[in-house]
Amino acid sequence: MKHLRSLSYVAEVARSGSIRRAAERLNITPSALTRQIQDIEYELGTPIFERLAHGMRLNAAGELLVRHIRDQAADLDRVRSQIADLSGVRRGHVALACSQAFVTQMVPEEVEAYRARFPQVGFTVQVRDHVQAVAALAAFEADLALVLQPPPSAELHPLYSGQQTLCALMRVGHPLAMDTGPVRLRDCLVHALALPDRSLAIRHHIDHALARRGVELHSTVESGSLEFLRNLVLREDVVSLQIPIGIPDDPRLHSRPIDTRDLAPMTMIVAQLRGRLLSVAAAKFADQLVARLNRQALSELG
Amino acid sequence: MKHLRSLSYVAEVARSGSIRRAAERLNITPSALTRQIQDIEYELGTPIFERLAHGMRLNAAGELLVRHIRDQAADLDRVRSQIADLSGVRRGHVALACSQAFVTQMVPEEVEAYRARFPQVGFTVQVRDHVQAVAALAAFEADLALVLQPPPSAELHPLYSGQQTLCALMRVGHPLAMDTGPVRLRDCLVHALALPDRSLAIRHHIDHALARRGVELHSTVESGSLEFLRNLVLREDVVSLQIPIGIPDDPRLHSRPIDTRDLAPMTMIVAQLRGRLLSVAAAKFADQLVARLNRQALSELG
DNA sequence: AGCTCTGTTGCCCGAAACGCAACGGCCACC
DNA sequence: GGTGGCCGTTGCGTTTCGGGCAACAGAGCT
Repeated sequence: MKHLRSLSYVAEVARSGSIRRAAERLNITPSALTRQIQDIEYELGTPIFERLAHGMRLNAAGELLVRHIRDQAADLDRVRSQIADLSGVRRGHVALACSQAFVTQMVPEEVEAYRARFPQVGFTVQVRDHVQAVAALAAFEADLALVLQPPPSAELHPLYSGQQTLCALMRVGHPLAMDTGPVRLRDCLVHALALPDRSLAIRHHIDHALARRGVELHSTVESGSLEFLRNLVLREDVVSLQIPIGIPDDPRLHSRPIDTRDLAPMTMIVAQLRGRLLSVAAAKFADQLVARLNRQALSELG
Repeated sequence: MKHLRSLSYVAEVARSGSIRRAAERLNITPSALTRQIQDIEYELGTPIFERLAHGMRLNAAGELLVRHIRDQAADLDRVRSQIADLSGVRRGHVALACSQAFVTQMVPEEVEAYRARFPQVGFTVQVRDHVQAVAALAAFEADLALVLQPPPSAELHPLYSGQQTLCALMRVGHPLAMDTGPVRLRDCLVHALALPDRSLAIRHHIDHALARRGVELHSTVESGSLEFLRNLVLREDVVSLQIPIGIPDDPRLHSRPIDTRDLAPMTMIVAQLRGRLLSVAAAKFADQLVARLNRQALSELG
């Protein structure tokens, strides 16, 4: 909206750390930008930036102002979304930060289902680890986060919380694929392992559990890409560890849950930033997501 | 602030109910205003006003937008106030809606004390009954309300709540002024009464209590002005009923609490609008007010 | 010293906001 | 059933404001 053009300039200068870089991103000249900043500082009666040799940095007043600007912009989005909803067709945008494990099946399915109902709603899906996901929420870069093992944070407001039991993943034909029930971890460790690396929460969870009982882990292959690990599993008799919700339906793949005596289930949550009102589109998508997870948890019990 | 000029136009048209009246209040021409409204409606992709023969009225989308505009303006005030506070001197403004009983002594005292510490802070004090006070909060015309017998309202967020025992008020020399302890209501009813009229919560409280026990009330003088009643009490041997906090220190006046078996104490609260963040100035004034009331309640117990 | 990065300023232009005057519609009152 | 008053709206001229261009001043680095 037009009226917060000048305020968004402030936010961009704060982001970029310099007038010239911000001006470039905003497609205006540094001179125009400098004047806008000066006008606002004059109106407030106080500077909001420190002028350093290598750029601009927010001072305390600026921090307060920028926070207000971001809040304000997010709230306006929400209002526009509500207004659009009044006219019947839902428009809007949903920004989701999620762990890698969910982009294989769950998120695409849910986005597709949602967009089938509301084609006018756009999506931004970013893959982030659990720490980055919280940061994305706090920076208003994401409306919702869908992550494993959420870090304890007061800014996080859970909309759903559930358990995911880690599964041993192997190809059909692998010795472990003979059975379908739970498998003990020690039975996995005798095979070659293809594990997520330490950039993923799954690995931290595994390492933590093994460290407590002094078991040594020597993985044959490590990767930050779950998709790569699955593709490797299809080609060799290696065993990977992944969460069931991230394992695609593939007749060539077989998975068995790890006995919970060996590995505690991981926590999985849908969350938003505490204190923030979601747009209609984001709120309804969260509803859909939570409904699916509840339905799924129910069917797994039954 | 400049950037919400066009938005404040919308709010003013909503308030005034017509472009021409709003234009006059804003010191611009109707043509300029009409264009601004059209621009905003174009940006939103939907009208926000119904055009009636006798003016403009908000539609549903407009209601949402205007609420956002008011929220946003109030939040900006709060941020400006916080920023001003950073520089040491506190600036800002406090808008208070209070019952008539408090303008005699308490509010002027507190405003004076506050302004002695922070001369740059301005005040707006409006006298409102308990219903109007809540309305003033909801319309963002007041930051704080100080009222008796608050109506139950989900929008009201109490910052302090206490009891005020009604007092019989008479001049020194009046037969009832011989004693200082509690007085029974029936002892008052034998004298000529000068009571608040039904525009004041005190009267509703009295009527309610008397109706329950079938006592008939015949007041000699009624008035909507507590100050007038006090001046009358000074000139005649009449008895008035007022709350102690509203009775000025005057050696010619004598007051005795009504026995609580006859009249339950009235509730008195300091409140803000639920969900709203107060400016620094208003928050600190509320703190001061609450501190005084707590101190006072404590000393009355001791 | 010189080079490069920063923010800032003077001057000019184009777009956006505004004021003035006039137009067309609706309602009430005569 | 005119008719006056109030309403929102529009065409046009004027002013104001945002923006681009080029040049300048200061700080850090080589």
